Amino acid sequence: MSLPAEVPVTLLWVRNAMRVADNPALAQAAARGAVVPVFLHPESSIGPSAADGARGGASRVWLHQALLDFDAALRGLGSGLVVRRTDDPVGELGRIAAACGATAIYYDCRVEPDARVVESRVEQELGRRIEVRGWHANLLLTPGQILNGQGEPFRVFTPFWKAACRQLGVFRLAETPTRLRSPTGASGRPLPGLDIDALGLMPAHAWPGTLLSAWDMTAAGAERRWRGFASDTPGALGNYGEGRDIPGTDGTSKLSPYLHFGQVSPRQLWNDVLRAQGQTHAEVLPEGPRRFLAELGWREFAQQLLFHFPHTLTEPLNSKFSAFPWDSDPRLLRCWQRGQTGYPIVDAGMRQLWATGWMHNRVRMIVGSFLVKHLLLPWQDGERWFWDTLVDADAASNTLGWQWVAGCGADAAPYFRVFNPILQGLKFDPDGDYVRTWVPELASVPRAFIHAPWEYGLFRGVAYPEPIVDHATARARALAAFARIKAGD
DNA sequence: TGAAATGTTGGGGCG
DNA sequence: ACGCCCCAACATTTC
Repeated sequence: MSLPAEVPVTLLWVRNAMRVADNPALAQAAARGAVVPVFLHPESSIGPSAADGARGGASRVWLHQALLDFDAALRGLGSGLVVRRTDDPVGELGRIAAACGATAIYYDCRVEPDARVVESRVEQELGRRIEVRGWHANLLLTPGQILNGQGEPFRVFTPFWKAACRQLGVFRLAETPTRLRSPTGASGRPLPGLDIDALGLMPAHAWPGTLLSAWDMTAAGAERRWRGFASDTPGALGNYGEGRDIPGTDGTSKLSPYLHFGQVSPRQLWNDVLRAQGQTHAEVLPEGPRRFLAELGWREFAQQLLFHFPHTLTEPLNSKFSAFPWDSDPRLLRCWQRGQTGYPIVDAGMRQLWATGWMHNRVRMIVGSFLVKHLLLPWQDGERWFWDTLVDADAASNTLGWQWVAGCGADAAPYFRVFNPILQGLKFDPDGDYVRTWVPELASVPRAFIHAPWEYGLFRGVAYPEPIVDHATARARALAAFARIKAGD
């Protein structure tokens, strides 16, 4: 009488791909045999965005919900998450692999510098004994896949994206497993782990409640959101070319946090868009869908830039900016953070961010320009605030965005481009709907004055601050400061 | 994925 | 009727 043959066990190291569909590491692990999904959280996870597994406050709230949701999905398939807390992920993975008899570790890759260090240590230290494989599950492109004629990474978006689109057709997605086997036999004992609640991701005060009521942080929420965005007719996707710039309307997909946590696959979105248009390549799509896919392209661009230039997480890509004479005024920074600058479109954005963990992209550019050009505060100050308050906080995208607006990054805004918060308001929020939603004390200010309420007369009972800087003065000061280090000097 | 300053043009008011 | 001026409206250049 022979013992039943034990199936090979794969440790699924879950990092940022929290979905069942189109998850290559999960699909390959399921096809190989039994699967033990593991999530490791650092002991101290509120740190710089470089640290592996570090998160800002809003991200931690989302992570908590995403973990609960993904764990439930995995348990439904037959093998739930093993959650551990550790500052030694390499050793911990080795111990878990030994305990469950795993002969392979499959995971989803990340591009943050510290995360890559951990991944390569896993390869080096555990890869000799067991199979270690990673997939860039949350990207359309593998970093390094798109290089220019000289074999260098692109530093300008348009040629990067043209080259990428030439390579990208319809994706073959990973299989969705219908069932996960748990280890059996001697190695089948359940592994000890923590409750997700024990990770302490939810802060005790009231703020996370406002985030929770603004979002459905589950994979099903992502799917609902995507269906609403993509399939309504005429619909936000079809009108994305113009609609995406109007912050007072629901014209964007709002999928960024789901994409960051891998609750939805960018390849799935890509395929859905192509299929709905009956096309196989992005170049031939109509304006709206094409622009939407180009926004996925900016994600890719950010990820490959951080991959190739890891120091840009904290340092400007253009080293001339290392010597930039940034100001440092905690009072001004605080006015900006709290939405008390006296410029309605800026304050609306900053308050939307605080209340919902998200800010419309057009407004991100406006508030970013305001911080670095009107206030002359370092882009890293803005980067840090966004890191802590955005539910979609992503080290690569955040770095790209802030260096872009400061003019020191790849394909950056030229130094002389200074957004005028009044004109931007008039142009993209002409009726003031967005401002009135997030700055309720301006609700009674007439349309004509909504973006310059000081001209209306704040004495008429409007409790709203005077502008903390004068636009014309601040613009001239920024031009003078930036002109000194502009490219070529 | 600007804005402001400067330059040019053409229509209309008016002597 | 004509020329002059004013100034939108648009184009170009500059920051």
